[in-house]
Amino acid sequence: MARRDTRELILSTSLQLFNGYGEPNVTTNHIADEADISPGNLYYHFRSKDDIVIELFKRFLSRFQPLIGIAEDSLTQAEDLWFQLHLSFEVKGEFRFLYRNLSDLTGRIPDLDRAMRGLLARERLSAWNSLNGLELAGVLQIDEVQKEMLADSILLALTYWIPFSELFEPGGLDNSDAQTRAIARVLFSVTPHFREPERSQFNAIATQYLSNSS
Amino acid sequence: MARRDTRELILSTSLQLFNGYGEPNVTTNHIADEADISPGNLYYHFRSKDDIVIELFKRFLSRFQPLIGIAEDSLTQAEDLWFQLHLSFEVKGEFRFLYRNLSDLTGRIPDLDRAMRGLLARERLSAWNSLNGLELAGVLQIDEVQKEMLADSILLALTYWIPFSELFEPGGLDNSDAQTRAIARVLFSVTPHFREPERSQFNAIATQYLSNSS
DNA sequence: GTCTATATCTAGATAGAC
DNA sequence: GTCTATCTAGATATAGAC
Repeated sequence: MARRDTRELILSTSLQLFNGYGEPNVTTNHIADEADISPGNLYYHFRSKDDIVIELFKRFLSRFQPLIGIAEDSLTQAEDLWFQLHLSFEVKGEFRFLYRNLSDLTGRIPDLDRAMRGLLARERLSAWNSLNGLELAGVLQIDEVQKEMLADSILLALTYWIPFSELFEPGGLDNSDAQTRAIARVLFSVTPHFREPERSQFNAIATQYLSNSS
Repeated sequence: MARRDTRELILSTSLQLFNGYGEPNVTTNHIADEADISPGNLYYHFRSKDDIVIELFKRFLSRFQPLIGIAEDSLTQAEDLWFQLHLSFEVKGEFRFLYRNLSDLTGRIPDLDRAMRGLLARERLSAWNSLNGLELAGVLQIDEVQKEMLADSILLALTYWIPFSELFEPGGLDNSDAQTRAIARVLFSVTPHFREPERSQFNAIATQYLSNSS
């Protein structure tokens, strides 16, 4: 098999196993076994298990990064925000093992720690930009202190809703209803700060999405 | 040393190390070493490492459980809610290793999984009861769907704010300013649903707490 | 109750033949 | 590039003397 193919096979197999069983519970032998290659071969393509994790994180970054860049030109449309959140959850779901063991992975792998801190900072900025855009558009009424805190709350939700949901339902946000509800909860944390009539409009839209899904 | 003393020493040493380095990174040998006893002695007092975790969880439960019971008789006073949240964060902080590796611990230890699920369910009910009390008192204006979602959001925050804060500042909520801000963010997710004048009053109180701390 | 010594197992990782 | 065989380290846990 070509060099590149086996490498890709190892990566996709690892991702699947990590997501399914949690990264700490998946050994390099499991990966090799599942990919139908030898343990030695795996270590021909990757220096270490952490190397696989890092490469998967890079793949995640290249998919996720574009999604939080667009927020700069303020998203004032409810549908746009909804759509952006939906894409974000989708991509994070594909790499959910990263969020399930966030503390341990960053504690163990310095490179990942730096990269993840940077990502979280940019994601927070993206959330703040969205709030700011809504404020400038006159839709959002909120003081500076609360805007900062709301940005933190949103970041917390975006970071931990996947493992949180997995505590209750196995598979977590694979269930697309659960995902829709997760997004709705994020949006409903913002709409109370809207002035009328946008508040009611926005709530109505969110409620409609909700009823369509369940 | 008396049987009971050594057992307690193992528990307190374990708790300290688990909180400091994360449970997966602390071995039974580390614990024995730090407690100045032999590894064999540790296993005289505990069947397994998981047994230590379970016992620590029981201690946590006995401290935490009373805090979420009192919410039944509706807490309509801002100061009461603030105080209750403060106590909750305090106790969780003392056992923060449980929340740092929640998924892995529950995935590995069935007894803990059951107990933690039950606890989360009761904690959510407690949050819901508080919201309901505020609604019955006429302070909170919110529809049923949003009330359910808000309860979920609060539970998420109460569950993950400790590991979340540790991502940014080592020690996390040991820093009491960070803890105060975390509580403020939870409260600020509720106050937007208040009617006036309670909304302004409540926000003013929270803002005052904030400025006193930082 | 506590120790030392050790068994057992499993993980990540390497060596060298093909 | 891939395999088989193996090394090494470190973790949980046990045995048996004191």
